[in-house]
Amino acid sequence: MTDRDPPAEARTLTTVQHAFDVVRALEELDGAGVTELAERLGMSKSAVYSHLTTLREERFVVKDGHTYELSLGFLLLGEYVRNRHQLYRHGKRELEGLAEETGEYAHLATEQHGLSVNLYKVRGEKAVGSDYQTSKLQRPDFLHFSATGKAILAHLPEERVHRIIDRYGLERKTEHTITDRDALFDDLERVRERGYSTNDEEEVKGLQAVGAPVRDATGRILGSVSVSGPVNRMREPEYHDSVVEHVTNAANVIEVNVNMADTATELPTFD
Amino acid sequence: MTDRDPPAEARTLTTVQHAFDVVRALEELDGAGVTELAERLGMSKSAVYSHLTTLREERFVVKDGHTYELSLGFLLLGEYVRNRHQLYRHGKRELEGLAEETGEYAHLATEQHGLSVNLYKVRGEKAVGSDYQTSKLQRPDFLHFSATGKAILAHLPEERVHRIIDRYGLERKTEHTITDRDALFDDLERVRERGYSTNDEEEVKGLQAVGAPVRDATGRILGSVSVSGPVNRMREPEYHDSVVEHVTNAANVIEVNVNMADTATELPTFD
DNA sequence: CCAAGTCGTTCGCGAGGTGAGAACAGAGCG
DNA sequence: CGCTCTGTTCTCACCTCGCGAACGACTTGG
Repeated sequence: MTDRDPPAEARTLTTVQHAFDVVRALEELDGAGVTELAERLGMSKSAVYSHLTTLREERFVVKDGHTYELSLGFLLLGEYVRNRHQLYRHGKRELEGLAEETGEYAHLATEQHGLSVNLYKVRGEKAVGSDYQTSKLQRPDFLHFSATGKAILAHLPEERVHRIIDRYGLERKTEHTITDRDALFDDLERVRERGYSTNDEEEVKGLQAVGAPVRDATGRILGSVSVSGPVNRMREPEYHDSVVEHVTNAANVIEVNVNMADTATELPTFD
Repeated sequence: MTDRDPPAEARTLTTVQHAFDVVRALEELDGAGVTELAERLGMSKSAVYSHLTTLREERFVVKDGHTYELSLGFLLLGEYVRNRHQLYRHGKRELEGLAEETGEYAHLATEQHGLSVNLYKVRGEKAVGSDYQTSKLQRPDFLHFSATGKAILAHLPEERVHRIIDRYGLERKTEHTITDRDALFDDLERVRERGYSTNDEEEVKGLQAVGAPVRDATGRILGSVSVSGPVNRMREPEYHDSVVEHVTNAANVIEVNVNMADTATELPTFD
C-alpha cells in the first residue's frame, strides 16, 4: 500500500534515475550496446558506459559480446517480493484450483502505486488467448477497467480512490469502459453490495470477468481474484452464476488462509 | 607515488551502488525504516532518505506507514528476464513433464557471473522437502557442487572454468564436495563422456541428483536440467538408470525445441 | 589494401549533484 | 507534559558524475 505521492519538493537522485533509465531501456530494447543506449537516452556514451559497468558489478546486467542485457538478479528480487506477499503465498494454490474448476483464466492481482499489478495467473483448459500469453505477466495497468482492479478499488478508502483517479484519470479502453467518476463510484458501491466485481468488455472487447476482493483480518484490502472468459460463455446466466460462486468462494478461502497464517505465527510466542 | 597511475579501473558510480545497497538491505530486512537502514549501511539518514524517495518515484519501493519495502517492479523485470531466456521458454513445459514422470524435484539452471542461477523448479509427487521450499528460488550458488552446475561447467571453455575457480574457489559443503581442482576436472571429463552429471551428496547430505546440459545449435551452453531425490531411492541402480534416462531425454528434447525455434524465427525473412 | 566507418573504452575537466550533519515536525509513552 | 523515538527538511562543501574528445580494435567498401 502506498501512501500519498512523495512531496513535489522531495529531493531525488538523478544518478539513480539515470541508472534505472538504462535498466528500462535494456528491457525495452531486449538488450543493447553502449551507443544505442546513449542515443536513445540522450546521454553521453561515457555516462552510459559507467552505468553499465556499475550495474554489471552489482550483477544486474550481463554483457554478451557487445550487447548488455538485464540479468537474472531481477528475477531473484522479484521472486522474493512475490513470495513475501500474503496474497500470493496463501492464494497460489487456490488460484490453480480455480482455473482448474472453471477452465478459464484466473488472476491474482494487487495494487501498487495506484495501479493494478498481477501477482500470478493460471490458464484453465478452455481459456482463450495464445499460448504465449500464458506465462507472461503484463505490466501494471489502471484499476478502473478490470474486474480485479474494481474489486480492489471498492475496498480502498474513498479518498484514496479519488486521489488515484486524480492522478491517472479514467482512460477509455473500449466503448464499455466506465470513464465517469460518479458512474464508477456507483459501480463500486454495487461491488460492495454484491461482494463481487464484474468487467463487461470494459478492458478488452469480447472478454468478461468476475472478481472478488481478498482482505486481511483488519479489513485492509490485500488484492483480488478474478476469472475471465469470452462473452459467449460468460453471458450464459447459469454459467455466469457458477463463475461468481467459484470466484467468491476462492476469495473466501484465501482470506481464511491468510488469517489462519496470521494467528498461527502469533501462537508460538511463549514468553 | 611518482609512478604513473595504475590503468585506472573502469569507473563505477558510487551513487548507484548506494542505491542497490539500500535495495539489498530492504530485501535482507524484509522492509525497514530510514533510521534502521542508515545505521546498517553506515550512511546518513538524509542520504538514505533521498535514495528511498528516488526508488519510490521509480516504483521499485513502496512505503507502508514508516516502513519501506521492495515493490513488485522487480517481479515484472524478473519475469521479463526469465521469459527472454531460451532455456526457460523452451524448457518449462518439458521440466514439468520431467517432475511428473520421475516424481522428484526437477530444476532448470543457468550460469551468470560464474554462479549457478535457478530459472525454474518443479516439485514432483514424491519429492522430499518442506512445502515452503516449493515456490522459493534459492539465490545463486557455486557451480561445483550441484548436478546442474557441473553439467554447465563441463561445457564451458576450460579457461573460463579456471577463471571461475580462481574467483570463487571450491568451497566445501559436505564431506563429499569436490574441493580439488584436478579432481573436479576429472569429474567434468566424465560428465562429457557419459553425457550427464551427478551430485552424490556433494551439496546436501542425503541428496543425490542427476543433471544434463542443454546447448544451442552452436554448441554454446545454455544451462542444464536436473532431477534430485533422496539417496535411498536414487541409489537403487534401476531407479538411477531410469532417472538418467529421463533427464538426458528431457535435455535432448529441450535442445530440439530451442533449435527449432531458432530456425523458425529465421524463416519469415522475405525480402 | 588502405581509408572511413563502426563499435566499446579511456581520459581530463568543470558543473552541480550527493552526502553529512544539524535542525525540524509529529507520534507515542511514561 | 516533556522525553525520545520516528521521518523529513535544510544548508554547505567536497568530490562524483556527465560531457566531449580521443583511443584502439574491428568491419566495410572502394
